[in-house]
Amino acid sequence: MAIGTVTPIARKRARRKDARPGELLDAALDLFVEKGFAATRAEEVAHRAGVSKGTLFLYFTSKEELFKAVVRQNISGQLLQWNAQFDGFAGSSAEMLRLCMGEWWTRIGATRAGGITKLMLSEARNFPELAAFYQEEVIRPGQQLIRRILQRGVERGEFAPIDARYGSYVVLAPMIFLQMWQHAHGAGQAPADEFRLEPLQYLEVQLQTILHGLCVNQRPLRNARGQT
Amino acid sequence: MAIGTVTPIARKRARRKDARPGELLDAALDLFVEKGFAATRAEEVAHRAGVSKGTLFLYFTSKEELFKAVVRQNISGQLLQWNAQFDGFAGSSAEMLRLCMGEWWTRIGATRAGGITKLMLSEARNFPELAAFYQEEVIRPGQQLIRRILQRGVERGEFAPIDARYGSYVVLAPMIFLQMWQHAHGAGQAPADEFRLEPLQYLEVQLQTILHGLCVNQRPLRNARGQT
DNA sequence: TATATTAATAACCACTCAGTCATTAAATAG
DNA sequence: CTATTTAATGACTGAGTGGTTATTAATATA
Repeated sequence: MAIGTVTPIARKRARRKDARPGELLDAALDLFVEKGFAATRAEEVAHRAGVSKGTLFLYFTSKEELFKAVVRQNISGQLLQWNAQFDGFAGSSAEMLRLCMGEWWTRIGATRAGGITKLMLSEARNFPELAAFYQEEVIRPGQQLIRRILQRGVERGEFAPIDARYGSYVVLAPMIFLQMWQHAHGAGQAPADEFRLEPLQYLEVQLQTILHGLCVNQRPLRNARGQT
Repeated sequence: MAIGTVTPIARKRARRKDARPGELLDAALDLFVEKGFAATRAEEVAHRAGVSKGTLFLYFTSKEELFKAVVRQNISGQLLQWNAQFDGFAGSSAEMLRLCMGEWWTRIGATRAGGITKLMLSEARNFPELAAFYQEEVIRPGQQLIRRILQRGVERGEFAPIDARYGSYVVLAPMIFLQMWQHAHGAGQAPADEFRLEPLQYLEVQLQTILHGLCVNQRPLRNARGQT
């Protein structure tokens, strides 16, 4: 309040039209992943991006539009890279499956964008339009890749025949569960040590079981897999 | 508004102290599963139960307490029955695992209460107290049961040794994923046929893979499972 | 019928939050 | 230096929402 208390270091009301949208999307991604769509307050997004709430609505017409922009920016390109890796793969199908899960984890699961999977499943009912978009854009290609690997394994005699419709979920379910589990526990309170997962160890155990099963005795010769 | 417009059929302000809590819990379960915890309004629960909002808070001190009561009524008891079924079980551990998954589905997964699993994973971060309650009340006993079955199988030589910490997730993950998937798609819009799951077929494929794995060739003799 | 008890209500309170708009000031042009 | 443009602001609105309480009326009792 004294005369001359100016802070020339951090200027207020800086005008940076070009940088604002990106910074707002960045802040919004963090908060949406952390708290979900409904629980994220527009003012908090703005504050984290260093602007006022009014500025947020200057660049995005509504909270829903902000959310769509976040999804578009962060999800679309990732799957393409992931998918392209397998076009010329020469190893065994078991190795292919391992690579699939490992690369998915490092490229998507472990990044900030990974939380969007949980967000979409959690709030799909409230945003059916976004849910449909996500399913087309993300889930379907991912499932397609897994189906390709399984089919390749069966054709090469490495895998036993498996139900075409439900087989892909054998791989999908553990991966999506990991995303849910990781992002279900807030950063604020650490979950009980008992429930904490080390992603790579978790994925390793899942992969080994998917490949070889729990049972010691050999696979029954009759086809016990539920083919229809 | 005319004189004498009495409706003696449905009495207003009926005093039914005994029936109210159950009816409120019933309405709350439906709405929590349908819309989530945060999005469910106390007044809507009351209205569906045929009382005013004030009456709701006459029987439950807060929305959170209402939710806890819903969980206790619909899940905790079921888990005990579920768990108790295995005390004198005499069959193979593979059959035990099948029974475990099947009974879990019919007792919990397929009931209205099944949606609570998805609700908790979705909103755990925003309601840490409820998350802790649910983890103690539901997740821990469920995981305990699965661990018991796996340990029994290993001790009897039916299952290969498996990581004690991560092994239970091999069974847990597909079951919880099924809950998420089922309840992610709103009743309003049917999901694409491609993504619809027939629960029993899904569980059958998962179980077969968990038991026997994908691979045709026999389990490697070295211990390939990630034990530490 | 008169009185006491208490289940049930509806108005009310304190508070949250998406979205608006008149005002302010940073940049730029003349 | 002055005028113009427009990026940025923050007070404000209006629609909610969890929870409270004074009042009402259904039932029991005598």
